[in-house]
Order: sequence, then C-alpha cells, then structure tokens
Amino acid sequence: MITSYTEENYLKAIYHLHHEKNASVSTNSISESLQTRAASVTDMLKKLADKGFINYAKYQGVTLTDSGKQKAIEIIRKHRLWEVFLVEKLNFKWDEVHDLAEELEHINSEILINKLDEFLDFPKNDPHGDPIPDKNGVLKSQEVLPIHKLQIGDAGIISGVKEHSKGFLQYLEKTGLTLGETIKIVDKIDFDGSVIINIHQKEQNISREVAKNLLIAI
Amino acid sequence: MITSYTEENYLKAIYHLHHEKNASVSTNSISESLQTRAASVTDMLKKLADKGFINYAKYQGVTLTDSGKQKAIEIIRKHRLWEVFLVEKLNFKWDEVHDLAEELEHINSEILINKLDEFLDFPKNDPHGDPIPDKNGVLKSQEVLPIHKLQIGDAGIISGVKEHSKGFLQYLEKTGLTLGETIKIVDKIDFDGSVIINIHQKEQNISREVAKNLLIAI
DNA sequence: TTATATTTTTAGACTTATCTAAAAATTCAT
DNA sequence: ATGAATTTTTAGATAAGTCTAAAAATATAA
Repeated sequence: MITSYTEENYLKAIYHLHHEKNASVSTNSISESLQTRAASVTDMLKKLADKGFINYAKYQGVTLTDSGKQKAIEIIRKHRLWEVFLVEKLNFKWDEVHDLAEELEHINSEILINKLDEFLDFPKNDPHGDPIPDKNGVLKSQEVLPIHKLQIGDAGIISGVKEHSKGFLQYLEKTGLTLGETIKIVDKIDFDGSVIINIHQKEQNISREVAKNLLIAI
Repeated sequence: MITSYTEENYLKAIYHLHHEKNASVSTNSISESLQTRAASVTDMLKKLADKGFINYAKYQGVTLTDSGKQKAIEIIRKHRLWEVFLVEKLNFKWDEVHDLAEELEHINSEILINKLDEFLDFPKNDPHGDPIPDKNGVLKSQEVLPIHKLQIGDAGIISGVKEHSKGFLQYLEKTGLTLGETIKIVDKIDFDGSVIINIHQKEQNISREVAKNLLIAI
C-alpha cells in the first residue's frame, strides 16, 4: 500500500505518541504534534483507517495496526540512518540534523536505505542515542531511564535524550553532557527537583527539566 | 522565492528542452517530457511566469528568466551530486541512479548540498559524464561531440551520453563503452549510418542510434 | 490564400490536504 | 448525576496540481 509524505508523518507521529504515553492516541495530541487542526486530523484518521494502517473508532482515539506499525518503523529507520550519515559523513552537529532527516526519511527506496545502512556499517543507534530498527523492522530497545528516576549512588552512561529540540541539544553539548559519558548520581534536591551528578571527576548540577529528558543506561 | 517539487520539475524540464533544441520551449514539448496534459502545462506556465521564473506569452513558447535559470541549475547540481554519491559511495550502477536522484534533488538545503559536494571531493562530472555546476551555479561545458559527427581518423575519450535510459546505459556497460575509454573512428558506413570504431585495440561496430547518443571529448 | 491540421488555451471538474465554524459526544467537577 | 468544559466530528470552503472537452490561435498545404 502506497503512502503519501503526509500519511507517513501521521503514522510516525502516532507511533511516537503511543510510546510516550503507552495508551491509545487522541486526535488532539496528534493535532498538537503535527501543528494541524483537529478537524484535519479527523479527516486523515478516516483515510488511514480505510487503508488499514490504524484502528479507529469515533471519539475513541487510535492505535496502529500491524501494517501501520511496520510503516512507522520503516520511516523511523530511514530517519535515524540519514541522521547518522549527516553527522558521521557530512560533519553536521547532532542538533542540526533533525529537520533534514525529516525530509530525507520520505525518500522511498528499500535498496537505497539498505545500501546506506551498509555504507554506515550497520549502526545500532542514531546521534541522539535512539536505536535504529534493522531491515526487518526489529527495534531492540535498550534499558534506559531518565536521570530523575535514578537513586543516589546509581551510575550509568548517557545514552539518549527524550527531547530533541535544538536548544536542548546545544545546551547539553555546551555543558559536556554528551552521549557516552559516564555519570553518577551524587544528590537529589527535593526542593526544585534538580540533581547533582558526578561527571568528568567533577560535580555538576542539573535542573529537573534536564534530568527528565536525559536518558541513562545502567 | 520558494518553489514546490512540481515547479522545480517544470523548471528543470524547460532548461533541458531549451538546451536540446536551442529555441524557445513549446507547451507540447513540456507536456511530453513530463507526461502531463498540455492544459495542465499551460496552467503551470502562468504560475511560473507570475513568480518570475519564465518569460511567457500565450502561444509563443517559454524561456527561462535569470532567476529561473538559476533555480534550474541548482536542481541539476543537486541531481548530479546525488548521482555521484549513489555510485561512488553506495555502489549503485550508473543505470540505477537516475530515479533516486530525481527524488533527492528536491531536498532543500544549501548547506547539505555543499557539504555533500565536499564529502565527494568536489567532483566535476556525474556518472554519465555530465558536468556538475559549482556552488555559484557556474557550469563549465566541455567540448564534446556525438560519435556520428566525428570524421574517420578522429580519436577521443568517451565522456558522456545524450540518452539516459536504463536500457541504453546497460547496453553500453555490456559492450564496454564506458566513460573514460579512448576510441578512434575507423570507418563510417553511409548505408545505415553505423560507425566502426577502434576500442581496446579491437574494432567494434556501433549503430547510428548509439553513435548519435555517445559523446566524445576530442 | 483559404481550408485543414495542429497546437495551445479556456472552462469546468476532481483529489488531496488543509482550514473555520458549528454541532455532537465525552469528560469532569461539584 | 447533571451542567459546564473539553474534545472530537461534521459541514462547507480553499489552494495546488491535475484532468477532459471544447474553443481559439497558429501553422501547413493545396
């Protein structure tokens, strides 16, 4: 079943929203995520249901069918492989690649993406630490937790972000909180939710916001 | 001025048609080249004229304005750089890359394409021998002639094709007529327009059709 | 040079993805 | 559990790019 650029963006958004809240996805949440009016979302949901990509009943929110899930994972695979290409081969910074990958992910060729995968030496994660599905759509999810869920004394490696905005990524870069660094929780401040971590043999304070969006593999 | 995917295809088509016949481009020739009805072409020509990309007067055919020419050359630059990438880095064959480049050429980022150019080490020609415009839109056209315009005794290097169809490129590949090979004209047969050339120290007969579409630098 | 053929344009319609405004369904709070 | 707030859907409209059918302009040929 052929999918348009737009349909692909809806499927991807539904996939991500489902994994954020682990529940059926509401019209409004899609509307917000795609910056599109709810009325337009409803129209598209009907279309995607007709094509068999989602389970949709009026007013009940949606879930992806198997074929919808597969499509979404294909697009995510393409997005993340292009991001690796842009950072590793073309020397883009990790905060510059999202929008470009957003366009490249819609180029439609299985051969192309598999050859790109090979050229990049079958990377397991994209520049933000997110796992890359393999050519069969298998996505191995690593055990990660946001910093604010760790206990004092816990240690681990920075291995992903929950928030992908340019601003956040640039902040992390500037303060040395980059993928692969080892950190340890020194203290958690109840008052404002901030966390004191040890990184590079020094103590560093991290705000609640950052702690919630920085993922650690233990 | 922003251009849609479709507008870009029209501009590119007009550019190529103009360089084929060296005259103003007719509605019907665009219609045929894009596989779109003439009525639709007329609509689009009005739009492109409004945007300042073409000179258009009813029934008179069109020419590109400076800004239209610039847009067209940008797209051609992107198309040809992506073709080099696909062949040199991803190991596609020269007859497999056209359709993919046709999609990739519409990805809109000057930084991306300049970084790609650098990554590929600033190639001068694409895998079919066509020259790649530089980042300022300067396109240096090499002195090339189709084989059927050469005289007996002339020699040169195969450096491009006029016809880009898969079938033709595969035929050339199979018979060893690839870019960079040196050839010499041994004889020209008036009867059927075929040409006998010397290549790899052997004589080889080439049909009129092939002779017309294989370009030699002398 | 006038009739015929060809090319190009106009007119009106369709599809996709979007919008606004208003109606309907659901959820929430008292 | 019922009235208010929120969410979702319906109805009708718009823009981009395409189409067919028919009219108008241009080119060609006797």
